Amino acid sequence: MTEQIPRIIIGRLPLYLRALNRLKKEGYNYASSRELGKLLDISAAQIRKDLSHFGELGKRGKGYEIKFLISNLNQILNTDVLWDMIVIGAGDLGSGLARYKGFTNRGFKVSAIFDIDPSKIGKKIGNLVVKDIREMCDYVAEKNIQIAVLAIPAEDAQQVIDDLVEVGITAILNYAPIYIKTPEGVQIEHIDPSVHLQKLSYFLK
Amino acid sequence: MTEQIPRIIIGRLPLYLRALNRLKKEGYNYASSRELGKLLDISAAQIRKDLSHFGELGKRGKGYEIKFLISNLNQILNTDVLWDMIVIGAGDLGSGLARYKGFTNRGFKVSAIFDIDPSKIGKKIGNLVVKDIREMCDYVAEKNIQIAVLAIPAEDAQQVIDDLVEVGITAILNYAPIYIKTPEGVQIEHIDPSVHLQKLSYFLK
DNA sequence: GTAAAATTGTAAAAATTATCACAAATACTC
DNA sequence: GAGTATTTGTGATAATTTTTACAATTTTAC
Repeated sequence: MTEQIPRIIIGRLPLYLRALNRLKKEGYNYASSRELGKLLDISAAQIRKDLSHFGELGKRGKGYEIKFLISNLNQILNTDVLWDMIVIGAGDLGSGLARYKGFTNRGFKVSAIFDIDPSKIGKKIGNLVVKDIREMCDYVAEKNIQIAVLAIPAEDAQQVIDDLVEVGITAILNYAPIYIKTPEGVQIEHIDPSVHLQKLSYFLK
Repeated sequence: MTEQIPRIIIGRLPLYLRALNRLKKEGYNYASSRELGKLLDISAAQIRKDLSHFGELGKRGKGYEIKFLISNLNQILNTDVLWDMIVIGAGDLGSGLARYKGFTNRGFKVSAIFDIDPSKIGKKIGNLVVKDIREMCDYVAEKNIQIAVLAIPAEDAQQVIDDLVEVGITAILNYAPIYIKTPEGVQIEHIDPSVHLQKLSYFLK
């Protein structure tokens, strides 16, 4: 695996994984690229080609053994361990993320949530207590946290990111509706529902 | 505009719009493709090429007049009007979306929220009251709603979508962690935070 | 008013991504 | 156990997307 895998391929692996886990739950043991493709609206050839970057994971004439492929994809994506994350911002979105049950079986766990607002600090959310954002940097450094989820207003995002990167954060999921600069080696993904809606509204009327 | 614009270009337009609105708010009147590109980490040439699909929107030697370009992008994306949307699911995520302040200045408005859980129906969220999901189809048909946001468990998603499409929904923002089939002409966008996190965790360690 | 600087719009080239098509291997049928 | 059907893995090909490079145009400086 010395070759550099294109990001666009990495981006599809979680979708494969999600579909495979569903099939496993439904009791299947094998899945062919054609079946997977149908489930995901992705061509069978593309799935095969994507997976081929990581070795010969399938079985000719039969397909892919689901458990085996899940295990491989989890190793590739580093989700065979549970990553501690912090959430910044305890508004509706941050609170929702902190309570969200869907992370743990995908490899992630919200380990702390921070806010700047004194009226929110100390409040209980699920089984977490909102911490003062001034404790954030120490927490990250001490606990060696690598992933941060940003659920704060756009205007505060860049400063918080700069602080987080300085104390060791290397992966950021950003819900603030703004593009944020990160140094090389720090990965960032953006989620902005309005952006998705605008992609949709283009096709309306 | 008879040519078919690639979806990947449409997907960047909301980002341009977001950046332009920010610049406008900061008091700027003109933006060059180079400046915009720096703000978005997109090459200046790509921005120019993307925009050129919709006419000659810039001014040589000067750049793009921000107000003019914003107005054009809003027309292209159909966000020069306010679209009524419905949210399905009044859990943490659905509630958060219903209360979210960031939609209206992007062209969208949550007009109703539905749930199947009797303990949630009737509850007040922001200035909305959670409606019974059995009223959903009538509501969509009556009010001519075109956009639905899905914030329900994966296992219920396909059925709800099928129902919604039948009564006229043509655009779906799906938060359920599952791929959903929609008939031709019905657009769908997916948001699954775990998928984004897994893209990030690939680069960790 | 002229020259230099800036910036767009866009053909052409390069790079990237997706599909095709088929040999190789395995599974299934009778 | 032979013959047919399936399915992978992958070179070759096709399609799409991005970048390059520059003429055309406008702005700015003096």
